[in-house]
Amino acid sequence: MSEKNLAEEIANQLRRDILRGKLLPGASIKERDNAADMGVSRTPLREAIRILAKEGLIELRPARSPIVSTPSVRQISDEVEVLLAVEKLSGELACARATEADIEAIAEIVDDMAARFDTADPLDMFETDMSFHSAIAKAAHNEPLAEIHRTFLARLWRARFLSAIQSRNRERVIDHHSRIVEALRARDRSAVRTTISVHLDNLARDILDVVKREVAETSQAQATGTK
Amino acid sequence: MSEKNLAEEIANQLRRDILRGKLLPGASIKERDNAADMGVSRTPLREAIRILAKEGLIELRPARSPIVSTPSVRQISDEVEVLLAVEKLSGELACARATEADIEAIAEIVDDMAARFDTADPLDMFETDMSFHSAIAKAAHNEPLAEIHRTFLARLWRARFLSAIQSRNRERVIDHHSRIVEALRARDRSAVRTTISVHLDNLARDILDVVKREVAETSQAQATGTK
DNA sequence: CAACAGATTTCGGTATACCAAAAATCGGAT
DNA sequence: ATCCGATTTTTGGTATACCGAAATCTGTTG
Repeated sequence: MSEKNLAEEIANQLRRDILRGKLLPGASIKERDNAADMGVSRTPLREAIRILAKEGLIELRPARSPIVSTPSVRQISDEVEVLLAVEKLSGELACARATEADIEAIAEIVDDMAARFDTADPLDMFETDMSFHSAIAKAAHNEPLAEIHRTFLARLWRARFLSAIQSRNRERVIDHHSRIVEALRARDRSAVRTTISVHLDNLARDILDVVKREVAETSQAQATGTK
Repeated sequence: MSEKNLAEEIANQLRRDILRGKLLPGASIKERDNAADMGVSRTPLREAIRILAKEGLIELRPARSPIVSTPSVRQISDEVEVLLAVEKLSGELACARATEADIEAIAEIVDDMAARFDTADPLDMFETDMSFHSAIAKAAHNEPLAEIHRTFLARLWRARFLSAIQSRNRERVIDHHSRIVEALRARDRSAVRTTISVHLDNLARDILDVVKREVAETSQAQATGTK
């Protein structure tokens, strides 16, 4: 990876641990302990924590250890709403600004995904899916917008992952992706907006289903445990 | 102000200095010097710098002093594009979610602005204008979205300010604001989107005009100075 | 046994000290 | 006088030390 400063490297490490589920929501990140574990001092670790806090992956609490965010259904729903809007806008902008190479790169991702349809394991498939969406954000050629996209993709990573590995709508996903690429090739703004909307509305529903179920299970487990 | 931790307080102070033009674009923020000036140590100042960097007001350079951002026209144009989309979305969401109190608060701001039309000084007027837009973002009841709105409002603060104090379109602004409130009261999504679009498209044009002019003047001044 | 108060520990906030890399400066050689 | 290189200085990055507030533990008391 080879980042320039320690803090970012630590942030990357922690981010991965959070996204991969190694650090579960609610886990506390103590400055001293984690710094000792990773063999660095508190200063850069502290900085890394702030970075992730700004990204929304960690929650800062006054006079308490920071914890891995435990987003409510409402929060996730809000975040999905933003992500959806960002991707729609990206798609529209991409119609006007994407280079041919940009679009070909996107198309290639879809082809790749389709080709590996039955062989690929869910995690591979998932990462390819993510890269498809990132590629669209990139093709809009608006850096601040792409930055927002990255942030919200990260915040929703876990939820999307949980959703992706269990919903078996892979055909539908590939079909949607193909339609989006088609619309991009035609540089048809309204078609892009529509196809992306359809795709993401489905995604939003799946994500919220999974999250709601998880919340229900958690509170049930707590109830049994308490009793 | 009374914030909880020093770093945020420092960040607020620096942010004000930047937005008010006390620290001009390109000015360097040295950790040691500024820390000494403000009577604090480097640690919290450093943290404050990172906060402002994430907000886009300061640029971090590897192995160099951070400097106050000197956004290119392109960057500003990209940011305006994002702000525009965020406000449109906020307006639409507000139609569905704003409480009556939210809408009344917005309407009050417009009335206030209209009442002080000829007396108020430009800076007051400007801040009222900003609060109008913030109120809409708030009325959408989507915290992550509001956060983005705050960030981009801050990034564009200086440019908007420069634009506001010289363009004498106050009547037009108040008219636009009134129409937006009207649409919100009717909870008419498409009307809100349209009215906000019209308003912000004008704003975007004004801002870009001012920025382009500033860039032109700067490079001209440099040319004369160099000779 | 419960409850409260004081002692102790834990932990984040802040200050300071040290280091390495990069920039600027200055002196000598051409 | 100029250009190149060594040295000094500047500056951000990192480590560590200290502090105070808050949480937790504990012993005593009603």
